[in-house]
Amino acid sequence: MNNPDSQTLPRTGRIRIDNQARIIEAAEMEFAEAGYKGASMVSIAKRAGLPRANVHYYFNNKLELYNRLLLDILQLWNTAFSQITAEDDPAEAIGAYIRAKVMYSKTNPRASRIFASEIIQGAPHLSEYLETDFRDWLRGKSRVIDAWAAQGKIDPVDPLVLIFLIWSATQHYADFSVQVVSVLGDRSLDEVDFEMVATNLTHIILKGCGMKPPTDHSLPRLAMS
Amino acid sequence: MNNPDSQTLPRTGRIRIDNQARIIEAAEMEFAEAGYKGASMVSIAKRAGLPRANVHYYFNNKLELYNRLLLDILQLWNTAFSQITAEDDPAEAIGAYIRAKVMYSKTNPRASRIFASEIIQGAPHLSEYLETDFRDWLRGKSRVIDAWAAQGKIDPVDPLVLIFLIWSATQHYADFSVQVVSVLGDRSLDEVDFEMVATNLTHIILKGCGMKPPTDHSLPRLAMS
DNA sequence: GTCTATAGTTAGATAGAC
DNA sequence: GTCTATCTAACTATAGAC
Repeated sequence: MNNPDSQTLPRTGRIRIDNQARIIEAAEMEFAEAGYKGASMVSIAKRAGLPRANVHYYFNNKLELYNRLLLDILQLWNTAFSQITAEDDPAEAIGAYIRAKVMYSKTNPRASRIFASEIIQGAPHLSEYLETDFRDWLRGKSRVIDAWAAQGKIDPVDPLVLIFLIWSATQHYADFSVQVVSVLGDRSLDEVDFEMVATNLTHIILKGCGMKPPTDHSLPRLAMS
Repeated sequence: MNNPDSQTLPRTGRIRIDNQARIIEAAEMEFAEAGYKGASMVSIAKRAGLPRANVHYYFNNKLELYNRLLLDILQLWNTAFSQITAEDDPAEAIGAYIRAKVMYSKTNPRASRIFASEIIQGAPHLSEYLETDFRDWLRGKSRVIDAWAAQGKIDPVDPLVLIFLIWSATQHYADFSVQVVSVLGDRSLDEVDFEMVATNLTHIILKGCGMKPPTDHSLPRLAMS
């Protein structure tokens, strides 16, 4: 049974990795749909197609599983967005950031919803993160925006309001997608829609902060069925 | 006991109205903090300072109580925002709307969070509303914005993106207030902060859509402690 | 209209056979 | 590593005395 030829992947851990991945995906769906308290381990096990006991075998308890998910989301968030510095051209940097955030909403809607639920419900499992890394990151970016304003490259808008504006407007298409979809006539959002959203948001936000938007007319629009 | 002088308010219903109000307020807190599934009737009763059975006496079950809350929120939403028509000046109308939405976030943060949780979790209790009244309202306002664009009063931005931008950016200060507060150094948002947010958002959004913002320099800013 | 007691259900978690 | 059986706790809801 220890013959290394008997399996392509190492025996020890292959099933483990596989099952853990299934559980994590199932948990992502469940926590996104119900929040932490509302989520049930039974339901996660069902979604993963595994007996409940197996879920407890891989993740000791509900909180551990949830924390693992939050950690994954924060790590993804940290790597997904390029660093912005005062030397960058603001229109380019902010435009790229808006586009990246919109595409994150397209690609990782459940991660966005889990994070949103956690914050809405008072962030009981993220208070440490909010008071440290998050705060530092946000204050650092605020200084960059202030520097741009001091150089006259953008209007002297409050940096926090601008950052929160970009976040909320882009995350909206993940967190509130049900609302968006319902007004479009129940067709789901596709690649073109997200491009369209990114273009329109970039126009409004860049121009609104005194920068030149990439497109000044013939903006694309969402099609309502 | 039927002497009308014995009580200022009518006997029948006074306790009822009083208790119902306490339960509704308690439920608002609980549902905002835990979402529908995560909320517990036990916890609501504790918050209201009443035995659990009394909560069931006034509201037969959890779903009924929740639906009552959603209805209240929608009614408040419908009456809280003035009607906007194509004849209005867009800068004035949109500016007033942004300000009203920001102040709604200040005054009714829990209502906003309950609504947000419901949508994030797939709006299982609001699907009918989303497909009827909500959709009609949004399509009507889209036509107003289109009319303004056709008259050259604003840039031809996608109306849905603009409306969602206003909603998400303003609701952010209710739904994600924990996040905002944490970066400000754990001081809570006051009247001045909300005014500041409204002013900055109005500047960016009006200017971003090609209108003249009320203030073009010396924008106020959030103070970080 | 109030409140105790409790029925009935479901949840989280674990023991132990396989 | 898997899975049945089971324990304990929490929750929704109701019955019935006051």
